[in-house]
Amino acid sequence: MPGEVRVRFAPSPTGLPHIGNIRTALFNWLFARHHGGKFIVRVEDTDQVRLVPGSIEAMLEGLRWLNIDWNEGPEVGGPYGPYFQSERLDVYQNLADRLVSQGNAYHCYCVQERPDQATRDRRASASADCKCRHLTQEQISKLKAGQDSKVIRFAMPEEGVTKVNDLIRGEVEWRNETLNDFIIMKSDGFPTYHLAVVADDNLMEISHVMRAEEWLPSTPRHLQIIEALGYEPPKFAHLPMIMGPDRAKLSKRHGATAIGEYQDEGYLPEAMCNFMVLLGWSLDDKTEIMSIQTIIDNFTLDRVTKSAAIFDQEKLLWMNGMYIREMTPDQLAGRMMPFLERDLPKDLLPVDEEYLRRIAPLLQERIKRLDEVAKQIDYFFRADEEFDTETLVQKGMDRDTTLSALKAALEDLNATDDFHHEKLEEMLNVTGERLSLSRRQFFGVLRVAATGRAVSPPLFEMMEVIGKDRTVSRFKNAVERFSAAG
RNA sequence: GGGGCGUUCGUCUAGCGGCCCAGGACACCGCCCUCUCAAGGCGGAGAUCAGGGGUUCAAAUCCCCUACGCCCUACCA
Repeated sequence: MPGEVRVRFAPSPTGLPHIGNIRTALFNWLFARHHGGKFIVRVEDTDQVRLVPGSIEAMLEGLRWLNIDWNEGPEVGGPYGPYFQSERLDVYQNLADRLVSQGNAYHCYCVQERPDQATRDRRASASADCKCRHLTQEQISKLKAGQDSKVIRFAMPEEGVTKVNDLIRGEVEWRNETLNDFIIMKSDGFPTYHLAVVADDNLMEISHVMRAEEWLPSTPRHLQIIEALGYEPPKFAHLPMIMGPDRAKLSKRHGATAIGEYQDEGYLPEAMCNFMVLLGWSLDDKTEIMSIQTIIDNFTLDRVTKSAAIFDQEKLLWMNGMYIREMTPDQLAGRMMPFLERDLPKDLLPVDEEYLRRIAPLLQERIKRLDEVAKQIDYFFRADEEFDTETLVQKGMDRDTTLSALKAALEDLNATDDFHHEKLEEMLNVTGERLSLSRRQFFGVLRVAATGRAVSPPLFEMMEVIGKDRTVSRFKNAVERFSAAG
């Protein structure tokens, strides 16, 4: 189907998937969905040395969590497979041989160390390193006999320019003389990225190559291979990079960077997508919270930024809070459950779903991450028997007034069976006034008695949820312990 | 050293020649609401649009130069 949009996300299994990788995947996916095209995942496992077991699983898990689905790739297969480059070695070998026979590539017999920065700085010209390009037939035969390890280099044109019309950056061009003869086949029989990416993008009929900006400098190499092979070049779009707060490329030392950490910390996938898309793309001059459908509908490359963005964890947190508040209490309860099962003391499990649904609204506007729930929710399940009873005494009160306040409240609570929060408030308000205590003082005492804490959700709504039995027994306990302590 | 990309409030961004002595959002500060904490509402502070030259009646927006940042310059992707 000519003209069909086919984009790919091509991760290398060299570590845990981080925000940068995933953001690239997101943009590709959004682009595909916007155009009704295909989103393909292809695993670029051509570096056997850096391969980290489990990274692909983590990557796919991250995509699944964010609801980024792929039309072709690992697990789902597809007509252009295999989607692992390590299973396509013959393809690259044939192409490399073809390039050699065409004169676009040559065997190199040099033994070279990886040049460090100082070496690179001293280097006079890009292709001064290797002389094998101009070897005679005779020299080649001799070297071949004496050596089994060799690589294949691409023979870059020594003059002319290579241009690309990047969909985000516009016309960019390089003088070919500034580009060196890079390696396309390694001595272990695996291709380098440059050959493999060009081969597969062509074979898989990729229409748009959308990748991070760090790839822009190698685009002329890819274009040269494409030309040598007689391929039709895809469109290119180089996405802005994501940096840490210190403006350096995002890495582990910036704290949480792996997508899985965000899942574990209780970020919502919807919030995560919304936030990540705003790193380099915007809808207009004001809209920030958007449904994924709205994003898909409006996702065009002309709204992608050119400059790198710094990952701002504070804003992500804010956005996550917004998403939490937008949920219905039932949805929230459902989302909280796995975190409670993970973090709550085992003797509090299993959590009653119905009870949790009644608790959820009280926590909803007080948390920004799902993993905060376990720390805040314990007093809904059991009384804190250890709290310091001195915290019962509010500002401007003494032990006597505190004790009588407690006793009066206990009496009230004992006497009623109507635990609707409006009724409780009405009743205790009267009692507080009778005792000449401000609401702040009186309710402050009651809060500590009910929860053992100075901070909690609204008092009466909480009592309603906790219920009469638990509330009354906590007040009894508070009275006893406070009296004893005195 | 060479090559490339980028540069609007601390941060994410809007802006594609006049609507901008620059708009929104996060964070920050203040006020309001209020039983605590939040949430919410209102308001404030914060950007000589990196700097300098042009072009134009008019420039954050177009052109040139400089500075700075970042990326590439690996048998890593």
